[in-house]
Amino acid sequence: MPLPHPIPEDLAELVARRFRVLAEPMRIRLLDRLREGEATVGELSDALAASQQNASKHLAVLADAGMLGRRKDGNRVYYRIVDESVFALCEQVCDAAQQQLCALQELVEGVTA
Amino acid sequence: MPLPHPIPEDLAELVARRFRVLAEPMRIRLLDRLREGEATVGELSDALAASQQNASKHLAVLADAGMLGRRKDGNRVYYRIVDESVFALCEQVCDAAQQQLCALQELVEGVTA
DNA sequence: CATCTCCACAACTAAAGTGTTGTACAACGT
DNA sequence: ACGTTGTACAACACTTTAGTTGTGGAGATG
Repeated sequence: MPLPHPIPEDLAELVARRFRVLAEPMRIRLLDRLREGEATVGELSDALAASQQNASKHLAVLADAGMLGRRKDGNRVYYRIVDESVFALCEQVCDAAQQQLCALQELVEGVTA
Repeated sequence: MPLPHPIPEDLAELVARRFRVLAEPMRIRLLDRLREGEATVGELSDALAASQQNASKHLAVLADAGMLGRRKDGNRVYYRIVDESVFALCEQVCDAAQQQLCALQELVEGVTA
């Protein structure tokens, strides 16, 4: 689906807001950990060496953005990924970063050669 | 290219930092405007109703991230897109947002029906 | 040379976000 | 019934960031 051009201000804000959700390392790591399947807040905060409160807050952000789902089971709350598309985004970002690194390396080689 | 799992903290930070660059409406709009081709700081700040200084700062952020290129011609500085992949990212984000809206709409229809 | 235009840097203010601490509440086990 | 566990909320300090204002410097123009 092509983007409209010029992009309306509202849409620009919407897009930016979505990017902002992914603009925190802890949230990236939470998403990554959830690729293994749903997990509780405690499991996640343990796995990432984060405080329970901090993990909970970040999970809430991801859930509010519609990327995660919540499921309460007794005392615990299980979070799971509901928007698998975020991983495609992350991979694209990684690819772009890697391409940049390669370009830099070529430059360095060009200088030192 | 598949992402490593578990993701190293360093990579998580790198990815997050890259998302952060796109997490501002003004920068999204600057990128969008540059789809028409390279433009000077003045042209861009005029087109987006931004101050010259503000546009300049955001352009510097985008250029530092390797998304834009700079070209000086006499008195003016032309910026251009060098990393076309950012638009694929934006489109994916738009798609995800739209899918969410659709899901919400279906929910609403389900309630009101 | 004088002046004007275009751009970037620096300092400042205001706002937003992150992580911590303390706490409240619900569900579980004994 | 009581203490414990698991989660979320609120208040706080701290950091980061956006936007403005003021300014300096490079290049054009007269």
